[in-house]
Amino acid sequence: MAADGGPDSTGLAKSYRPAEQEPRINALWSEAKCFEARPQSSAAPYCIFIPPPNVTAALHLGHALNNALQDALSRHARMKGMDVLWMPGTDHAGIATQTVVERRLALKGQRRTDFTREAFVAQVQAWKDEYEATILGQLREMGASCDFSRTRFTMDPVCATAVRAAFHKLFEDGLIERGRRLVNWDPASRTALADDEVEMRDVDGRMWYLRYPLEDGSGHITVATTRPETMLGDTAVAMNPRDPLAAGLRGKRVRLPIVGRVIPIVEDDYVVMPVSRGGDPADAKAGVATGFLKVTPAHDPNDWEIGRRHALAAINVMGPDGAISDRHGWTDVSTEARAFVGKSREEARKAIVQWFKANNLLEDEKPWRHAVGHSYRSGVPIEPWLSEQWFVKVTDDRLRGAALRAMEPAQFDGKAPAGNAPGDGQMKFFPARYAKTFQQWHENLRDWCISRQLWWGHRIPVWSRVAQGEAATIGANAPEGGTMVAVPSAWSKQGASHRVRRRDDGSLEELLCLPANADALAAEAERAGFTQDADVLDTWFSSALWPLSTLGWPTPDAFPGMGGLLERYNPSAVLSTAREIITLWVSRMTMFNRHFLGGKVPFRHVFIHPVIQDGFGQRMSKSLGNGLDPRDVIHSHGADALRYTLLDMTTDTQDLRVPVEMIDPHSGETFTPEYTRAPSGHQVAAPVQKSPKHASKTMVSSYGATSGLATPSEAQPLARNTSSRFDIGRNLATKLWNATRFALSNAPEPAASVDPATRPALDRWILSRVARAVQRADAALADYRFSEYAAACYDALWRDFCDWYLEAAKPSAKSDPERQAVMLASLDAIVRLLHPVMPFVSEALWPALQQRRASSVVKGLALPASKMLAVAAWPVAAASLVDAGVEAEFERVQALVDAIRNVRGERQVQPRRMIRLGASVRVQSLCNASDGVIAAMAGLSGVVGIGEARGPGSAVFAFDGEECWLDGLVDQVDTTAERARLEKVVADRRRAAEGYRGKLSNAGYVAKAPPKVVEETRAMLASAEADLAAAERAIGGVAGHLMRTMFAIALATLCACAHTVQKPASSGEPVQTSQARQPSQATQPSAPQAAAIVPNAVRSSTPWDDGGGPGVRVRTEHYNLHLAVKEPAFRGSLPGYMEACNCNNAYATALGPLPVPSEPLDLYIFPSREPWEAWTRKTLGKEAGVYLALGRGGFTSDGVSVLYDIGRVDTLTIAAHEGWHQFSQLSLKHPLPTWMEEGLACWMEGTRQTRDGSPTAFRPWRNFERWNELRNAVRENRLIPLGELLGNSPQQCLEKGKDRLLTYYAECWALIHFLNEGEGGKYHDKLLQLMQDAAQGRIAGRLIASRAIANPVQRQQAVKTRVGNAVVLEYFNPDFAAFEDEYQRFIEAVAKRGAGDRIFRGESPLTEMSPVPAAPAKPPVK
RNA sequence: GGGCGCUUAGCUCAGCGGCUAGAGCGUCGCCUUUACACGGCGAGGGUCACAGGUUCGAAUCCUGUAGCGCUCACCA
Repeated sequence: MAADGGPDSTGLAKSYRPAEQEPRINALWSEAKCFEARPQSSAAPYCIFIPPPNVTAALHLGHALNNALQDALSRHARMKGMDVLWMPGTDHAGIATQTVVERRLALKGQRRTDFTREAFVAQVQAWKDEYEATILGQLREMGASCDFSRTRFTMDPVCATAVRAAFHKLFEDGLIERGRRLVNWDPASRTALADDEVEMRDVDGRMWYLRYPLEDGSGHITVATTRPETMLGDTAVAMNPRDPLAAGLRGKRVRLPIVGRVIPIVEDDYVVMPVSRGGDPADAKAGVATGFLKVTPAHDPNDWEIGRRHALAAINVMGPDGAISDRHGWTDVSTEARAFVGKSREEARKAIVQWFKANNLLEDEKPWRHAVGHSYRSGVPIEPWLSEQWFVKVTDDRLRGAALRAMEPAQFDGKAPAGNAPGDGQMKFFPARYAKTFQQWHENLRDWCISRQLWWGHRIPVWSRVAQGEAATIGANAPEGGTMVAVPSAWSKQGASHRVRRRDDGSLEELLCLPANADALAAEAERAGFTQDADVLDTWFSSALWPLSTLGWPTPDAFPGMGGLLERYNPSAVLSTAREIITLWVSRMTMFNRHFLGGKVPFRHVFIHPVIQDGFGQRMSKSLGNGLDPRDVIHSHGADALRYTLLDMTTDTQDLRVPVEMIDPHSGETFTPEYTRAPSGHQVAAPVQKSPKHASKTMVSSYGATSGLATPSEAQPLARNTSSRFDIGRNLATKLWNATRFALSNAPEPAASVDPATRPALDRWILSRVARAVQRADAALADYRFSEYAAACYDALWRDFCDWYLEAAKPSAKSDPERQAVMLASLDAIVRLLHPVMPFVSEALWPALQQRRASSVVKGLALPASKMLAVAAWPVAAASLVDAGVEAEFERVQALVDAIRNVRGERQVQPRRMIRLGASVRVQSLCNASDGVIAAMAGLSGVVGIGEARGPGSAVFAFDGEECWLDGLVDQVDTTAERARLEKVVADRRRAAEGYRGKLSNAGYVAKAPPKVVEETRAMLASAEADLAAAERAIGGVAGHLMRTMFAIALATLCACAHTVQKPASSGEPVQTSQARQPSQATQPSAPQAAAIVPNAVRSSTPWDDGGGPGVRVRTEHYNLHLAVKEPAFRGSLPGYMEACNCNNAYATALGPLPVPSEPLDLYIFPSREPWEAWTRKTLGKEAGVYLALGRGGFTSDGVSVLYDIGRVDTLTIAAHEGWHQFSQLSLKHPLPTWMEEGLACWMEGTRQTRDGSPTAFRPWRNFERWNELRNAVRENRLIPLGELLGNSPQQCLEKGKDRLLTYYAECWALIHFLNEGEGGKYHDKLLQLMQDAAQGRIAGRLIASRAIANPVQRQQAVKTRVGNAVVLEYFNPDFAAFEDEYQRFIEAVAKRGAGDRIFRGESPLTEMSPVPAAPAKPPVK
């Protein structure tokens, strides 16, 4: 065998190939005879009668669906230990089959009548044999577990016996009658049709207005008609008695043109009045009606009724071919009318219209669209034709009433008919709504015409002759109307029903209806001058007997092996059928079964399956070429895939769509064809399609071939249809195959016995899931929810067993025999569960699985050994296996794994990379309890405490309201991605929490909703809030780094500033251009100085520096940073920017060209995202980590403000501009943290002047003293190293700072520490929330940061446009008091420790910056 | 015209008073890890046709509108 296809150590090939297995397995089943019913067994019987497919053609996808469903039910029942009889068979389909055979003859130029009846029937028989074989073969291919040994055909001797017996009994019971009535006549097939064999089609016809002269010559009346040719048979004109004209015409008569017949004007409510005379304008008919209706009882069902009401004659003017004829009841043929005799319907119509025109009697003519009945076989318009036919009086209460009484009372619409007879109320519909259809159909029922003028079918078992002897005597008193009168005679003594009746022409007819097996009697009758009726029975007559005939009724003992079947298998369990069948077949089976079997219903349940349509919602049909051949699907996907997919689609909807695709014969590729519109208006695949692979090659679509628009050839072959819908089934079969292979290779020696109670949670979990799957499957099948059953199988196998159990058990299975036993037992149960829908693959795997696990027992899961899966027992799981506790626990495990995988996925961590989880004690214990499952599934190398040290690239996530982290995800730190991920989580959780809060804040909800629901909501809220808090803390962790970095920056900036301002400090003026050209080493802080500010910080040798702010390179504990504090006013490229600097800025020009960093940095800090974002992308080929902007909204600043503005999660802008005060007042209403205000103020003042060279209200050196202090602090090394502060409490920081250094810095750090880790966490959260809200547009942070928005009107507008309904004030107010309180407490706490009143007195330097100079208050530094 | 049903993610469909509206396929990203690429992990994607109403709460119930499908009836 090929390396990739051969069996491995498990003995199973590497992949499942349906074509290799299916025939083999079919043979296996067949040899074992495992689908044969066991009538002698003690098992409970379960029976399904297949709706016998017509032998007209091969099975289509609809059949495949129905049979897949029945097979699933049958196999399920069989595995549950029932004695199953799924009765297969085919239907002779009288007219349909005869028509196809006749059509074939027609191709050879032959007609039915060229043969004797026997010879023709033989030809049909040959066709039937061929298709019956095809159909049965298809059933086997699909894996249908029918009892093929009992296959029936509706015309075989057994069924024929039943037909004869049934007819005889109905005849005997007076439920069959013969009469001359108007029937649906197919002039092409020359047979009567039942109502349901007629299909209505809209036709563009014309409405002609014919004048009929009044007999007395006083004028004429006008009738409207679409069928002028029938006027030859008119026997009256009708008008509505309420017609204003009625009084004047009452009693008058009309002389019928052409014919000259004088006919009455009758009055009948049926007649629609024209709108002009009081007709209903809404009635379309009233719009065209004249108020006078020609009445032709012999050629219109409604006229027939009018005729009956008014005792009118019915004059039949046509023959069986639809041509005008004087030989079928028309006697008063005038000379003028003679000219029309012999003309076809169509010719006669033209001629008559022409005649009326010529005689000036055609008043008008209009186009008129209306529905016309057509024969569903020959397609020609149906002629309502008066003829003598056989009828079953289905309207008799013994039939119709019995059918209605069979309905389950609860499903009856209205008051259910009372009934206590056997079988009453025992039939139930699934889905329930079809009960209504069933019921309504019966309410409009008409007697059922059962005679067909065909040769193919059951010949009517009635012999007749002109009445003789005693029949004639008795018949002499027979009533008009054809009622049959019993004749006691020698014939009746021999079992015949002997009747006599008066025919319409008055003659007496003597009839003998012979029972089954009365050939001798028939011969005798024929010798006595009786002849058998030439007609055959409607196919449905024999179909209606299906549940009886297949079981040998009425004489099961007369047939070998059929004794006792009837009692055992009727009623059957369920009839599964299509919607269109419900009205006729279900009803007729019910009527007959109940009538012949003492009230027994034929089936307890009726399941109506959906109709499969193509992707456009059109019925699949041969002529549209949009059908799918089940054989093609079996070929491409396998029988199991076909079956599974069909079941999966079977929801309780009415229709389901299967988009049809095509297979390119050139490449084998599946593709969606080009569509076009057929003349009928249907969407069809264009006749010729281009190969998707080779544009030059073409193919013919099914539609192209059937419509004749394209002819397949070698160069342009016919393309097969397919649908990728079936992939799902194929994939599942493959999954099952591979899962089994894997399980077998991992379970070499399963323990002989396992008590689940002693097993770890993982094993108890899968057993619990399996037990639930069994329950779910059983419940679904019990209600015919096939899709639900399919889903139960899918979830059990794929989701639970493969995705979780196998993956989790991988590392341990081989060394744990008990686990192996559990694994194999679970799989065994799942394989059994799948068998009814995927019989082949499951059976194919069975021997290997059985061999390995047969002797192994898992307590509570009954899986008795069996040689063959088809007859193996359905799994039985003890209730004790269902363990809600272990499932809940495992759900937590799954949730944690999902959370970790989510991080891995988002961060694109390689699957192989093992990572470390840091978690709380609680989560750690979950991991430990999971028996290594979490580690295995999430790829963990270890689990440690949350407080353990971790690397810079770690990611934090929230689980169960707790914070966890993952370390070792990546080699390169990417804070941006991490923040982005966390922001998403936070947004999601916050949305959820807000939703719950909204609910709970609704008083009505809390008061009126069920307490349980409210409780659930509370729990959900708590959980969401906990997750939110954890995620936010996680962001805090990230933010903490940011904050630290920011402060490093702030410090470095200040440091740089101190240098920058050194000269101005001495001279009072900015440096001059000439001096600034060369970077002055003297202005650079020394490395030790920088290091003193930020541990490991190295100031760049060539600082980016300009008037907008200093640049500095800082290496911190985590980051390699380059800070460039730039003005957003410059929107050009970096060189351009430098150019601008060179031109405009004294400092910048002094520094020379701006160097592009030679090594990648982790953090670039810019004043605003653009244009720097673009710059970093261009220069560095990526978006550099964090854009932390220290800058202002605009250059012409005239004040200082600070505002967090996270334009994106990765951009933190600290904007400074004059809008702050207003913003502060408007929204924040709290003082800016002192450190920030001061720091920014210092920075601003130290760096921002001279940009435009113009003196502004801004006074550059206002805070010079402060800068001087800083500078001195740096110089004198009095600055506290941040490293020293890290890890210290705020108090400690302050302690240290009090004596040693500028309290300012201590305070900064203390605050940061407080914010990040101390009790100020909430405060921190508030700040973060503020940032995030701004980032997500919930507040107009960004907008407000600009000066223009300080204008209330514009701000409002901006708020509207940018943040929708968020209103800045309202948004913050609810919680802001707490915010302020927090801050206040902090201030106090720090103040108490004597950190110095200057810093905490709440005075803002901003006040000094108002346009009106005020004396700066500068308390001395302690 | 009567009856039944449908309209939810790009597609096919679940859900049918209360989880943040789900699945499969398709899409995007990562992964050929010793069961499975007919695979694994992750992501993105929805004003539940529209408009009213009932309800604490509506995709879900009611009414109406529009579109679609099936079915029965309709030969003035």
